[in-house]
Amino acid sequence: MNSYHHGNLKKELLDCALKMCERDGYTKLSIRSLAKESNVSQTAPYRHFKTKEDLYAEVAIEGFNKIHKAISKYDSNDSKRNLIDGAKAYIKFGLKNANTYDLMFGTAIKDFTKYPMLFEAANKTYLHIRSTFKEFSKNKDDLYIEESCIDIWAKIHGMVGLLRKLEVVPVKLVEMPDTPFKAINLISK
Amino acid sequence: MNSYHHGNLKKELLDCALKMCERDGYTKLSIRSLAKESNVSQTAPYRHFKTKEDLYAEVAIEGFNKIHKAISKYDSNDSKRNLIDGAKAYIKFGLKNANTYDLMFGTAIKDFTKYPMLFEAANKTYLHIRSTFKEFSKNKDDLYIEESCIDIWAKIHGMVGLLRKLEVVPVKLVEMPDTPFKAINLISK
DNA sequence: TGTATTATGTAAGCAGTGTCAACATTATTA
DNA sequence: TAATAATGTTGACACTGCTTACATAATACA
Repeated sequence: MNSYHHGNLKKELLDCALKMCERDGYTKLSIRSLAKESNVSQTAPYRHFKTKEDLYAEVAIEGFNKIHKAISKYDSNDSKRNLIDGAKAYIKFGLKNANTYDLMFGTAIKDFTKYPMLFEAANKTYLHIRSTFKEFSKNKDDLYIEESCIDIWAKIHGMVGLLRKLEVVPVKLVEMPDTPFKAINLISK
Repeated sequence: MNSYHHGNLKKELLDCALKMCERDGYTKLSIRSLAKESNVSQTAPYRHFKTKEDLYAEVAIEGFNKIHKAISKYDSNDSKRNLIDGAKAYIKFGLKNANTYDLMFGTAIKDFTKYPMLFEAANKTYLHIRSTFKEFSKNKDDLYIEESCIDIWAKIHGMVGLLRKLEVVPVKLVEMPDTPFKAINLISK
């Protein structure tokens, strides 16, 4: 372990980036500020992230892993409860980790398909929603399942967006009681 | 009309900004590049937009005005049709004017409430959705209407986000035939 | 074990950015 | 008509992404 070679810089940079992103928002997360906060030279991060977008992508992957973990917690025998609790956890994550969520779904990363790992992480989240819904649904037709899940995801995802941007939403929705809003009620219909 | 004083620089800058935003995305829209493309000095825009965010806000307002116009076109006697066609027009706008839509709902503008005109423009869009839905809905209870409309908006808004970011969505959904997807079908249920 | 190669760090610098202060020119108004 | 406000330009500062050239350490292999 020498002082010139760091040893595990990439992981440390990524951890630091996640922290900075949540603290200041991803727009304030610059490669230079990241380097500074990690006490390395300005160009050191470029050995591990070729471009700023690459850095964004890796942070976003972490975000998807976290959201997947958050919704996977609910795996009881009551598939309806799992769906509702999962949706609530998802929205909660989106509101709490607003900056990371922006990175995951915003335009900072222009071409999603350029990052297979990111796509995979996002898809893992979707597949979990799908399998949970399939367990719940009486209709097991694949196309029906697929379309329903896209609807569900769109609704939850859109709700996160609206809840954060606009103020048309009554406060009680933000507090998310047991039947938080029709968006989620509809899922269990 | 002199060559030093431009005459109507603000409008010209805004038009140019809209064009640039759609062409290159809002991340490429810098005050300096805007000035260059408008053939004025680098700091001239600052007489009309105090900060870059102020410029963003004005572009976003234009966006909301446009989307409002797009969905207001459908005002037949068939309120169900109006809802469906409006939703489709909304999604179409979001997909076609992706970059402006990002500005409207993304994080480029940090504090929505800082721009009353922007908030008003966004709200006008929402109010249109609400009045259209109220016409359609048998249940005229205000809270029910409000909650339903937030659900609807969330779903449509979320669908725009997913359609653009991910590829889990079957192509036929993108093409939006008459019954584009369950998201919209659910509205008219 | 010694050396060539690769991996990972630094330094210096370019072009572009948001924003400010100081100044120039024109429009407005008392 | 003269003062003032509005609107334009110039120059500068600190910051950014990224590249090129160089320094050092880890590793592969003869």
